[in-house]
Amino acid sequence: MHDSIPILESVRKCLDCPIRHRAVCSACEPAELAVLERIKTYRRYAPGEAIFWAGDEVSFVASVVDGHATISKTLEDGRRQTLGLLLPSDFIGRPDRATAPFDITAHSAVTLCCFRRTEFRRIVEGTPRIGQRLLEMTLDELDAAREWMLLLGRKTAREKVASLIAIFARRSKTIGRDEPATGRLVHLPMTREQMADYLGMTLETVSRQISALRREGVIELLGARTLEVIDPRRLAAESGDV
Amino acid sequence: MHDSIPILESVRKCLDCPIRHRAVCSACEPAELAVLERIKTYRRYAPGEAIFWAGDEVSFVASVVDGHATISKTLEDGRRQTLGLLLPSDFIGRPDRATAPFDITAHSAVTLCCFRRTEFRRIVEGTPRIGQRLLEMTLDELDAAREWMLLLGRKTAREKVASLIAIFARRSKTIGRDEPATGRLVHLPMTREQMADYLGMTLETVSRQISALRREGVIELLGARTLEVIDPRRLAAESGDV
DNA sequence: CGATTCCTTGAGACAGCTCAATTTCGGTGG
DNA sequence: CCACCGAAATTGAGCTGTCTCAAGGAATCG
Repeated sequence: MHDSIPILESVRKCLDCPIRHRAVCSACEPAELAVLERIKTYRRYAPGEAIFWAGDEVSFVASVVDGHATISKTLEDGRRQTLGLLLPSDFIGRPDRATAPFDITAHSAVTLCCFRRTEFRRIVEGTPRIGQRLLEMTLDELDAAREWMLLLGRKTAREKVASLIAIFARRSKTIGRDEPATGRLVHLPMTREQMADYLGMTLETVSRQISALRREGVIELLGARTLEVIDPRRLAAESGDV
Repeated sequence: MHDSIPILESVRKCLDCPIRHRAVCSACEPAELAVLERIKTYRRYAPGEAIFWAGDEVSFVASVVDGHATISKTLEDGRRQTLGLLLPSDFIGRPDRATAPFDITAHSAVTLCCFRRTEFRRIVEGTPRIGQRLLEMTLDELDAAREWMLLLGRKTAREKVASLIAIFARRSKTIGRDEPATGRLVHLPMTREQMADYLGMTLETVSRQISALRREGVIELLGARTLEVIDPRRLAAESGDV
């Protein structure tokens, strides 16, 4: 929300980059990385800061290096829908479009690895690997968006909340950095309001559903933002997925 | 729903193809088209027939040449959500995935221009234009899916129905093939149930909202599947979009 | 022109929303 | 380290938009 100009950080070596193996550049060979390394710039955003607003002219595309952000859109009267999460290695922007279709907001402190849009487009033309990787990532995003459409259009409040908890549980299981292999401890990386925006419901209903899942012994709360999955099978059943 | 094997039609010249300028092959040069022409096959599907089911192994990718189809997913208990429409020139399938994530159903009689998946992938690698066009189309689809997420998650029944009518109205205005430039006559290309599946609501509520818009003088019904937009400005306002 | 599918309308139920009041959490400074 | 403060979360009560169940009417197609 501040008007601060993003700070340019000292540029990091691509070969040491934490998103080296998952980002749009992951299929590049060392020589190709060298090209990117020469022209990339870093930008940093504070938590809550807008990366850009729907309708803005955007001169760059970027990979999320660190932190997380959200894609969202808001109706006139303030109803907001989160349309996607942006985690490290995710790609922001379209090489072929100058106008942002949605709001992008830093959610934690965010670092982006940026390329001038027109320049990036030229590089993609000369480096098919990048285009292929971007296509693959975009197709994954599209599948994920459609999966979410099913949740938004057809799932009940209970199923929505259970689905989201199951997703966080799965993520913390596969990544499991902080927790020492407890396996079932799940950190909720958003407020109830942010969950509501993502699930297409109100924060009160999210809270009530979490409380109900606790009361019924499916989960246990350890503070408002940490929980333990007591009955994973039941949680999966409550999520409504096959 | 039949088990009929899709019929192979006589192969048409790419240069005469009705989707020549919009499909995934639209950026190809004559020499590149010749390669596609040699290996493409046509498949036809009857209205209501499944093109494939979620989870199916799919050996081909395809462009819709004629007719329309829908992408959808259904929960265990039968709740169905339509995730997208497939109109002529739209692309079906992923070069890099053998399993279908969603159901694809022919809605009218459908003709597909098909390529063996692995073969298509090889061609894309040698013909960057195709990959670039596919990326562009996929990014458009992703934007459209996200726009629809806003509708599913946050719009009221009234806004959903008005939005859909507005979309059909816009489409019939720009294409305007059948109607002789009446401008405001809109044909609804789906049943109330199909609209409900697309909008994430019940067919009864769709019907009630259409009746309400008629009663309030926003539209006029000429049969159940044709309507006239009496007050376009009001319709736009009711759709909730900016 | 008969049959089937599609559409409309009504009445009642209920899931999720709104408004409002506490309570708890988590970070910060004394 | 504790007390304090603002933000976040919980919970309640009542309302309302949408769904469910049901019946009748209209359109469409062989």
